[in-house]
Amino acid sequence: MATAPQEVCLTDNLMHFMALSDTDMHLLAELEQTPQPVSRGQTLWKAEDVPRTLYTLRRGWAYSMHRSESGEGQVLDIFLPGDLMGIRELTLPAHSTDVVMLTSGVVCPFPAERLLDIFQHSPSLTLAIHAAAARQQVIISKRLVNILRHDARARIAHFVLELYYRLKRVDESVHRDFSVPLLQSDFGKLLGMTKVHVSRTLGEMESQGLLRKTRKDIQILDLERLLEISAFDPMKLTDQLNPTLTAALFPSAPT
Amino acid sequence: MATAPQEVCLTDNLMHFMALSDTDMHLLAELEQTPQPVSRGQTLWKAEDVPRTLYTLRRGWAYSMHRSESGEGQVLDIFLPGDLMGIRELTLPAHSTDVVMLTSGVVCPFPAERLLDIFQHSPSLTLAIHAAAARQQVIISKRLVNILRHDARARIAHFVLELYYRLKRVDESVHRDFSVPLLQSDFGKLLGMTKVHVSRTLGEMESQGLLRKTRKDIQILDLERLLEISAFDPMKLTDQLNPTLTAALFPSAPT
DNA sequence: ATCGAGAGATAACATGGGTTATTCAAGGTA
DNA sequence: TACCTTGAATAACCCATGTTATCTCTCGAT
Repeated sequence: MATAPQEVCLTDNLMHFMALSDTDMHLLAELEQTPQPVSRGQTLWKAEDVPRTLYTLRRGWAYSMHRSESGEGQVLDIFLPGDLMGIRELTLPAHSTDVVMLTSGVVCPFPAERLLDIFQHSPSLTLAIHAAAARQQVIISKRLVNILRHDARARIAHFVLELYYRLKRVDESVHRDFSVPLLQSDFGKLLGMTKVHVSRTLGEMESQGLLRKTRKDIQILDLERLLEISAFDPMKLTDQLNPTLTAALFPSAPT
Repeated sequence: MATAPQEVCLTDNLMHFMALSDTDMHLLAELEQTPQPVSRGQTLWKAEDVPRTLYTLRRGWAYSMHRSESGEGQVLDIFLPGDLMGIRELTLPAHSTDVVMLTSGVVCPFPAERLLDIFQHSPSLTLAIHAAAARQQVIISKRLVNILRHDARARIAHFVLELYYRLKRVDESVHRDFSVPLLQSDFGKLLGMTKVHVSRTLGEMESQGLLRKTRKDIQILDLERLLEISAFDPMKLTDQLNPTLTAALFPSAPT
């Protein structure tokens, strides 16, 4: 077990799928000039707020949740270190979810207008940010497809693999036993089932030798079978940019 | 009944939430220079294809669907006239869904690199395109939240309202009785239920005076109650741009 | 008109997951 | 240490939805 959660910045994230020029790195670094510690449970924004500030998440986990009048809420996003938070709602007149820290951590807030500067000064960085936003959407779309077609066990398998591969992407040291600050009830809010059924299903999955979730972490016991029952697509490919665009962006560079 | 589906172009769509300069309109018009008729059932792209071409949909409906080895597929997007198709996967190395015409119609294909030109020449249009992409994602996120928390009846209510408001946005003439080229099985693939249960539930909803779906169209019988049971958010607000950004973009203009 | 294929309706039955309640375990606090 | 709060496990029961199988209707093709 034991992941060493060193800090991850947005640059680390974007560099995964795109080469950045020095100018671009400099522009990005400006966004992350004001790291700010945040505590577990702290709210970064609430539904109905006008989006004014974007955040990069350097350390810790956060989630976004849609709260319904009828009491309970549904979780939409899980944000991990390196993620850019708020890009989806940047152009909307109001947020529709609350965003709350799941752990203590460090975020870098910056004003939304700053992105307009980037749009003006760097087409390649514009593309990189669009690519980051698209990848967040892909995660949600895959979760939707997964939920549309699978039962409780496969939903959990899929989501655990989502976390595993996303974490490994930004932190090579992540092991098959990794720390996860999510409760069973959070799983329920993410996957559309009650916490009672999450508990039942986790028990079943452990007895089947698939995975083990404790209060603080998750152990993947049988990666092969989890991939199989969830039909998870490891999306290694997602870490590459569309080659057509690469060619257009860097006409001189080799493919 | 009787909607008169005149053609809708991307400009009509983007203008809904953002003022466009003459230069911007000119750039957009260039994208739509090559209208091309397409027939019902025609495939625009398939999963695994490398994204090279984007399409604007000027007339007709299309859908994107994730096909699983195990036979059936799940529908992710419904595209309506005025929509930009392919923006989500623009930066990805491969498509993950098929896109197929639900009706005959007209599309305007243009090469993906063309968007890079736009990123270079017009920050405001860049923002508009980002806004359009974000709005498509909002639609999917709302559908996910809806599916996470609601039963079959509310899922159908929510989806019908989604269609109703999206259609009305681009075509004022849309009435509470509007044409919908979707089968009951399509509803199932969109909402995560079997066509048998869709049929049962539609029957129930008709007998409750909520709505009536025939082979070709849908009649909304009780808008109020549909809004209530689905907790649908009419997202009129979505047609406005974030005022913070508007102020930054057009510092001289009045709010 | 006739025919056939695909869409929708319906019914009987099976089951996954929701509901409610209770007990148990763990961690934080005085 | 003892206490208290919160999360997890478990059980009994019930209902919404899935499954399978006909049957009927509509519409397009000949």
